[in-house]
Amino acid sequence: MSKVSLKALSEHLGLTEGTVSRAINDYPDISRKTRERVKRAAIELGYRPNSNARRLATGNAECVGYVLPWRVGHLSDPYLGELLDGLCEALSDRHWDLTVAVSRSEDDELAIITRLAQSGRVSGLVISRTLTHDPRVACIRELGLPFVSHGRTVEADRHAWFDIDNFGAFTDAVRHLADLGHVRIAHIHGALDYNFAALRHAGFRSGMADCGLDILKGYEVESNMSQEGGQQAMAALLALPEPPTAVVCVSDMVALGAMKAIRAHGWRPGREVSVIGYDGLPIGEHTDPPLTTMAHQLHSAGRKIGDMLLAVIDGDDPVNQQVLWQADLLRRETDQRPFCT
Amino acid sequence: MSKVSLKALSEHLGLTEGTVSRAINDYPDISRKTRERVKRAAIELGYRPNSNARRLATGNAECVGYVLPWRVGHLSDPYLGELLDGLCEALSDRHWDLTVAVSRSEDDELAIITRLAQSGRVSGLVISRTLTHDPRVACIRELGLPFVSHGRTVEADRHAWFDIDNFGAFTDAVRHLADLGHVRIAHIHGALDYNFAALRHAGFRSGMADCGLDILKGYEVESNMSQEGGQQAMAALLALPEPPTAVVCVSDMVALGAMKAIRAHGWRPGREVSVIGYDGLPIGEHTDPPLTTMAHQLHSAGRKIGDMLLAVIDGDDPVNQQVLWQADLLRRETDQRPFCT
DNA sequence: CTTGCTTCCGAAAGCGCTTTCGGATACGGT
DNA sequence: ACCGTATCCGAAAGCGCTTTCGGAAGCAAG
Repeated sequence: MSKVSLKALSEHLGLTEGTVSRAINDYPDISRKTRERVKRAAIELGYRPNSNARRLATGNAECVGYVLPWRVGHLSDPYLGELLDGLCEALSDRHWDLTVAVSRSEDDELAIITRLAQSGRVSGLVISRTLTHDPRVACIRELGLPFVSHGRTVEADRHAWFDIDNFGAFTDAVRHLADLGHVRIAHIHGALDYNFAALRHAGFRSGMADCGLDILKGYEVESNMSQEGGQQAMAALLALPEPPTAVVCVSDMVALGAMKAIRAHGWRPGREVSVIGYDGLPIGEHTDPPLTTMAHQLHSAGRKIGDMLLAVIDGDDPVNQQVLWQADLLRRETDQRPFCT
Repeated sequence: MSKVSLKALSEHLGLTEGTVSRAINDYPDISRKTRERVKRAAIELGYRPNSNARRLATGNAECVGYVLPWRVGHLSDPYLGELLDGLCEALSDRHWDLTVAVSRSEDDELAIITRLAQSGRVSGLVISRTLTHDPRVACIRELGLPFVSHGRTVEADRHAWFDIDNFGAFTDAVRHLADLGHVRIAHIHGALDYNFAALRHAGFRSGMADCGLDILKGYEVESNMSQEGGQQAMAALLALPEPPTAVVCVSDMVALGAMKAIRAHGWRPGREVSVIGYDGLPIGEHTDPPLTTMAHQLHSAGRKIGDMLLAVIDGDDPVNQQVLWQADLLRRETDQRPFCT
């Protein structure tokens, strides 16, 4: 493509390749004058350093990888775009690349990570949807690769991570419901090996205890992270002899499913059953009625994660790169006082 | 990372680096015996060729780029994940990478594309959401880079593209509505510089004409590709002295917004106003009522696009790589006979 | 035993950049 | 005039792989 190599440029300038290279990379041993001359010529001739050559010479991939979480229910939700956007934004400051990969299974995922690392294609990694005991972190650490996990793990004190205060978000949600007067509050949770699901679940329980509320039998039901899951879980809740008057859901998508089940039951979300989701997806704004949710900033999260990863790659101690953000209650219309029949 | 280089491996085997390299890459001038011996040793020692060195030597980036469309309303919809998944699937067969980039403006997008190409970081590109007159295709062609566009352009006969038959989908939608008995059919369309929006719009008009239906004044309204847009557009339609009894929307997201406006109006989608969307997003299955839509396979599309791009990179004439798939009517519940007051 | 082919591998020259090292020039101070 | 010290650039050795070329065996045919 680019026909202007370092060689061409240096010949044009009557300098050595080495000198030109150092000029462009701001080495201090190049005089101000020639540095400027070189840079001017570089943009004039449209010189673009060959990334692969550069990467080989420096041993720096100038690229980070993002391996998509592979479990069901992730691809269709609007999760991804915002996060990627934020990540790219952080990387683009340095003109680094982001390569994404998808895996089909856990083993596949580890294999992909290993290959990416060992072939020198990435100099850092971010992983999402961590499990409490996540085999990926051991794998990546063993590879000696910088990484930050989007979500904590059981060994969170030893690596870089970004997370939302899932626990706090769900105690807040419960408290809000309790303040509204709800007593029979249920929880639709995700698979508990997911760290975020476990924390939200724990937050729910803690919130109930704090408010002096009992968790009734059958009021905790598991769902996969999809609308179908939420719908089925809610159906189970509604089939109880004494259905809840409020339900907090592990995610907005699950909450949407729950709302559907409520309507199918002939009830209305926010009337017979209040619903609180989690994520703050824009889609929830346009449901009927609009979904109350615990919102967090996905785009900013991506940006932050990118910056953190770059810091770790630059040699910062991963332990310094651990940030916990809060989710905020976004009241729309599915949180109401208990309905009096 | 990987401490086993070609050098180490070759020394271990008592062969030259060149020989080992050729053995691994299946050159015919290596005896079956040594080839197998080499390969066995390679996996035993855990040899991983350094990608950057390889890319430099071959001049092949073994990587394709996907530059996210940057206009509003794209990041929050579930569009992305499926497509990326399909793309990665196609690439992973060869262990190629996918790098994604986002841009902030049209100029930025061209700059990113140029940089990606000229620095040798990608050996092919896919672009989405083409405009009818899309500056990107001129740019990429000038760079001499293989690419396939997800969506046609005015010069579609000269490059590789993948597209859904937008025109046909919308004539079908209109015909379906007409068959149900609708006469006052409106269209919420996207910005018409988008090729897909223009084609859907043309398909709408053609369908109306075919069915002998007139397009009433104010029955074509533009919206941006978001729920807000759809909501506003539908509000405008409902404010008409004689509102439509059916509306076809440029996308599911827009349709969701339209449905919200209909409910806000005190009406019910599928009763006073039938609604047909486009995309077949899973989310539409769980709205109230579930959204009828023209569905297409996003994941398969990604896979196909990836395969096509690889073919072009392999030297196939781009003109051979042009495929048009159909969208299918997916009846859920927002398409009904006209409501009799 | 020569000639003429194959078959298979070693040697070496890159790919386009970075980075260390050393030396040439210029400058100030004595 | 001499030495020490900056300042700036050239030279060259890589980075880890690929690929062309040529030649040493080995074998069949004459």
